[in-house]
Amino acid sequence: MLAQLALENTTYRFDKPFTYSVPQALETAVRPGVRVTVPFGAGNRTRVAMVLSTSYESGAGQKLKAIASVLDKEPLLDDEMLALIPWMKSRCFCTLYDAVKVMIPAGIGYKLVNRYRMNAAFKNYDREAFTDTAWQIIVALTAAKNGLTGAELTERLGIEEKSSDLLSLLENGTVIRENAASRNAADATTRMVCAVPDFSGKLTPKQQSAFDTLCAIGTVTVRELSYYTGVSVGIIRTLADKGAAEIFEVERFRRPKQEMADIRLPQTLSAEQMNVAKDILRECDAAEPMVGLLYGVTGSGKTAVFLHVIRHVLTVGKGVIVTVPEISLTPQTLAVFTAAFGDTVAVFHSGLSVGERMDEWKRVRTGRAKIVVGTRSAVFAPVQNLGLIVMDEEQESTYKSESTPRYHARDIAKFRVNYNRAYCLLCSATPSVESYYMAQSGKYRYHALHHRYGDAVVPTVQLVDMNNEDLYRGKPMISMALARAVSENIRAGRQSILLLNRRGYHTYAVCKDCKTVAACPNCSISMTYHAANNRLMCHYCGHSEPAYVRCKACGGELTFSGGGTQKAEDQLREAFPEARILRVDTDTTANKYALEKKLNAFANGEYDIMIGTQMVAKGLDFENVTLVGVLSADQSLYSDDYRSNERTFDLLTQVVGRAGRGRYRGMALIQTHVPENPYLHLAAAQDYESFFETEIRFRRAMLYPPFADLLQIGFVGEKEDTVRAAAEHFSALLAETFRRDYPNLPLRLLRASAASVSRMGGKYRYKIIMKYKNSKAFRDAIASLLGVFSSDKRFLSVTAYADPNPDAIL
DNA sequence: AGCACGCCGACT
DNA sequence: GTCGGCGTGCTC
Repeated sequence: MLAQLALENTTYRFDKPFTYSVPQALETAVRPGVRVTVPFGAGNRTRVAMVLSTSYESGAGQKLKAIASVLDKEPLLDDEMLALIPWMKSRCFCTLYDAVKVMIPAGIGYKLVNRYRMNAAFKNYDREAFTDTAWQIIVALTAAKNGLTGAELTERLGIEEKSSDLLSLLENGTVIRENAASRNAADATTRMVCAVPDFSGKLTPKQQSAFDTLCAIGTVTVRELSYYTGVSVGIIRTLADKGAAEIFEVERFRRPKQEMADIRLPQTLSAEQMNVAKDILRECDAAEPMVGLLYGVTGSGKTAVFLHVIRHVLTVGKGVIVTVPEISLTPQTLAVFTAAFGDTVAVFHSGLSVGERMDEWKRVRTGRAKIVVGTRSAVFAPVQNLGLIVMDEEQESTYKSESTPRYHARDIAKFRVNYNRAYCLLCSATPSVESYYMAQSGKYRYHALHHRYGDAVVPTVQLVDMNNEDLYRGKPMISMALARAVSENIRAGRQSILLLNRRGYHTYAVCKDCKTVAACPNCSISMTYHAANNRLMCHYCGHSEPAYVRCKACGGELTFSGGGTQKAEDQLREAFPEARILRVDTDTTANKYALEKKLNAFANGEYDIMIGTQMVAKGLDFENVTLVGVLSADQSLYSDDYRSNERTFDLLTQVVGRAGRGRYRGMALIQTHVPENPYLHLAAAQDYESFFETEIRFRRAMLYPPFADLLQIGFVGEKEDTVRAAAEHFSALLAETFRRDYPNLPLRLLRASAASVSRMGGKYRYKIIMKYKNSKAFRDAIASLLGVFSSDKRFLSVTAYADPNPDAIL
């Protein structure tokens, strides 16, 4: 019997299924989906691997090694997930095991630990024959009857596993190294720790390893991280002191049951909702896999519709996955589902401890839970007999993973829906241009809710021209109009939400007279001004030109704008000293519980104004909010990304939709320096269809998605020259390879250029962007080029990765 | 990424 | 004549 395996810790270059023979004694235990340990490489070091498939050929003729042990009693992955593994490798340019990792809960992981013990045959206790350190090791290991792990050696004697003394003892057979898989314990305490991802200071190797693990798992309890990484709690505290991590106290996550009381489920469906729900149900019942797009204006009650659909799918005995963007996975959201479906709901999110995650995963795998609610990675939930995947706010960028494996949850959902002949329902008030295009061209089923639920009316929206408007008491970021509206609202006892835009680092050039923004002649993307070299640069194609001061269209004077969001907040506080102001953003709310508390306080009327970044724009539902103000729409509009129009429209539509969800009519004010911009008017009018028509023309003309696929090749390294050289070399390699070997593949190669945040955490980043048509031939070509590149000795210090349809072009 | 194989310099 | 430097290539 033979087994094909995905090995852990391979690099992309030599990753592929490896074939091992299965010893007779393990033949019943080795099944697809279980993990095993195998000897690998010249040194036969033990590695964990996932069994992808088994076969009954004699391995004669091949020099195969044998599987050493089996780690799981039951398969962790079923045929569907096993089929998804190579699919992801080919599309996401990751290793097979990278795909495995994202499918199984972190806590179920084994890690391999080295254990050292004395050779039983060792007799030569001659102090003189050894160095001091070697002698220390001998003494310690002789005393410990079960030997010591590498971490224990380091802890007790300060001896690193790589120390030459230890290595020579191993070499001459005095000390024996064993390699065993040890299960990660999952016992929870209440002190949680999470990483500060963009931390860039110096860390010791131990701190670094703890930090890396932390970045990979998200949030864990302090004790678990300590166990997981073999690092003491003290080191984790140091990590927090250095600002690389945050430790916070958390009431243990309660299953949402307890909060059911104050949840009002959407009551009866309106006629419109009912019709849409019925149509979707009919499609769900078809035996064909399908994707549906549910478009519904803000406040139209999409949730009520998909709850209805879910209920139906459950009654026919099928399982359901509901994904929500990170920002809207609040206990409130969860409570809605628990209230509706009780114990059959399992929750997947980063606030769970490793143990809880594993428990929830098992509940799903065994079929005890039939619905999964969670963020991006919940699309991998081992739901049995999957019938429906609902993606709420499908346009959200959090559905795209920006670290390996770089998958988009929507693509995974489509794979699963095809495999299971199930239904995928994408929901949004502002669908992604790609999805809406698919719906228009008949590839997705289209469903629309045009009316707000109940009596609620779409708010009135007013654009405030910051060029002409009087400013409030000399505060350059607050117009008279906004100040007046806020004060009146406070006086009327109502609440306001103000949106600050955070992307301050991006500076663009805009003409004072005609309001034209300096854009790239090749890409029609606004260029970023770099003070360092006084040039305007396009981060798509690398085009760059000296910064000019006169507008190319009308000769007017250019101003350079952007930034200043901190100032905006200060001005607000000065402008409304009497108001009770709540600030909500990712910095001030490190964890979901703090956020929840704040939102509850706001809902209870303890504040007049809530100010915040994107977070305040999405998904919140407060009856008493009747005014929404956007301090400046401009940064988002002119961010250097082909999706900036879409993002702006989405953001503004969503935030405007926060106003007037209760009995009172809502109102929104959007401040801008470019009131002529068509996208602002479309957002103000909440006119998605017209927005789409405008945007799709731009996408078609410029060959952006959905008319082409984008692939980014990123390069990261310590030395800027080398990184740039690597990017340029790869770029040349690409051009040459495609000209020679694939002359028929459509491809537009844009020049290598520095990333817009070219220096992050002391590393330099460059990237190449390609517009192409996705195909197996193309992906294979890229994969082989990545292989060629990574074996180039000149660029050993540079890591290259491919990112399909990157969210932001950073 | 490891690890061995292999082919050149400075040591007993 | 041997120990050991790290360049090159493979990993079932």
